[in-house]
Amino acid sequence: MGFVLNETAGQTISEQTKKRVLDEARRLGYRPHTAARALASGRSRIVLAVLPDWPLDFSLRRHLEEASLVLDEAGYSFITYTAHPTGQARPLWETLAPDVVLSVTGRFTSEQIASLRAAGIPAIVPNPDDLGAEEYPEEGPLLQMTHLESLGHRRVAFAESADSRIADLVATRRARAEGAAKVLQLAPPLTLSVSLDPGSAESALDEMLRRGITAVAAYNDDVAVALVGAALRRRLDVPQDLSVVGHDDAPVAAILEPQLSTVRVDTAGLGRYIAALALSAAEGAAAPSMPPETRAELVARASTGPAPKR
Amino acid sequence: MGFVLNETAGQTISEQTKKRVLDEARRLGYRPHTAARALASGRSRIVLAVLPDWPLDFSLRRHLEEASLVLDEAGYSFITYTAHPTGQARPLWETLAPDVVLSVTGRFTSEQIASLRAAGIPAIVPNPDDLGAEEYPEEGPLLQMTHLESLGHRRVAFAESADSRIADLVATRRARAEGAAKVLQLAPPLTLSVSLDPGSAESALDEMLRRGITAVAAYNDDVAVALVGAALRRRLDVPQDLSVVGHDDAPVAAILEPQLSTVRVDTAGLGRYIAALALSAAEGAAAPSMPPETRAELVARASTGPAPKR
DNA sequence: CTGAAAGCGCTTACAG
DNA sequence: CTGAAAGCGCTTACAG
Repeated sequence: MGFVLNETAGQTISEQTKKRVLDEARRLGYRPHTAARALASGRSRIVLAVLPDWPLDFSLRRHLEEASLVLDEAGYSFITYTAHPTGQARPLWETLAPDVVLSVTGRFTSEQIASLRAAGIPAIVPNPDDLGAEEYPEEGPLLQMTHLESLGHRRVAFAESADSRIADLVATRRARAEGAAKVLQLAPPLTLSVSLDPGSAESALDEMLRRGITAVAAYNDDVAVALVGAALRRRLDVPQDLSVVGHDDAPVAAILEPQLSTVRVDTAGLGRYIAALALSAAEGAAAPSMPPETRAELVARASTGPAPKR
Repeated sequence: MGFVLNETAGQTISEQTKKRVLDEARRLGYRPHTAARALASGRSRIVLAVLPDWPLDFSLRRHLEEASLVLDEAGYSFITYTAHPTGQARPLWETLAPDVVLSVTGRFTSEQIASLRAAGIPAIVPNPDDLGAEEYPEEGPLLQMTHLESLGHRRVAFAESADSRIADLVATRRARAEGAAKVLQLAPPLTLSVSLDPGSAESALDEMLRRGITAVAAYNDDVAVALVGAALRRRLDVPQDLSVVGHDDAPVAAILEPQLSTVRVDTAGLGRYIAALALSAAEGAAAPSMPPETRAELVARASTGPAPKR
């Protein structure tokens, strides 16, 4: 019965018996009992995706949900989980015993890794024992800088988010922006921090103007919106007085006045890649490498323009 | 051993034995096996919260995560799940066998209820058998309309989102807006639909101007931002020529120029309420009623002002 | 108060 | 090819 219902490979069962089992199962409305299966087989067939504790780009969320279709097809449940650093709660991997735990950001803290190991999780992605694991390239800042440079800007700034939850990612993008400036032979970008408090964007703006900055690359669209808002409150013209380029292509970017130039990330590709990573780990196969199409792309709109003549 | 480790009530066990069990468990690094427990007890100790297929207010998400702390304390795993209507995937409740499935929006489709019943879910919240279940009051539109009326506006519009995923909620808010207009003795609000395409907001704007509308209540902040952007592109002054009030108090609302008047929802209170609902259902207790503090509140900023004199 | 044991619903060798 | 059975790690009556 088990062999028929699970279509177990390498079994010899007559067509007739097979049909009899299937018919009876249907007649009785048979539904497998997940817990019993997990107990007997030692595998929960659960993949747990750990999301970061900050507002994940909504389109990535949607594409992760699409990814869950792929895993469902393969018989796995794809569960997402937000790790809250303040949380006293036991992480979900302790109680669910997933076969795979995967970090969507591509990194775990050392505390998380210790906890995952203590819980006996069979597969951790990225594998902490494999230091050469591929990281997301974060090409956005290079695209931003190249765009600004091509418009003639020479003195540019990089506006960070002050949100401490994303300090890691902010630092990565800032480093990429600095690297890009060097390659493009621009002055090292002035780094400024912007919080959601409007006064914060205004003081960042004032600092930029004092330093003769003509264009700014923002960590994300929220920061970019804050800077555009501050500039408008100062009666400046965007992009004539200051060019602003965001990152993420959030819905607000196409809506704002002026419409925001930004970087669009291929979240569909990323979602598929994450599904492939999860599946390979679940089956114990080697991790696929990131497809080249998973690329960021610059979307030029109205918030960036030529550098002012001097 | 089981009685000691589970602190089972109504058992008589000597302190000495208790200590011996606890010490040994610690020494061996004992960890309960979730699947075995679920199989033997018939309860999975999982609460599954079903989220809507649209961008949930981030602050509500955070508060739901806080809610999971409460449930964790009580020994439950709180798992969130986004139901995608297009999904071919089996819903998570079929494979996880949760003790409780709870809809964060307060409603299930009839297909979902059928599926939940077929899967034998012991507790469904809101209970489909109890038609009197309390609904979220959705007072935002009343607050918006009252605010606009108090500023002297008499001809107002309600701007919907064109996103079909939220058609239900949009319809509810529109009905509330119409009800509020009647109470306030305003003309029935002109209803307009706005999509994320900027041209859409512009034609909605033109229609409003043709009809002599002086103020608009938006379904949410995204729609409000689109309308403000369109107005600025038309060289109109907000709020002098048109007052715009949003809904949700999204981060962008405080950042935009002009800063957006909007409705703030007590997501922390909602999160706590949902946790209480889940817990009461898990324990088979009666559902608590919604606390009166779970109120929406109007945040008046710069995008609304007095109606133009005529 | 304590220990021995049946049973939850599966998976999977094993005997025929 | 098919059937009978051990065992996964718990919970929970039951006997002592």
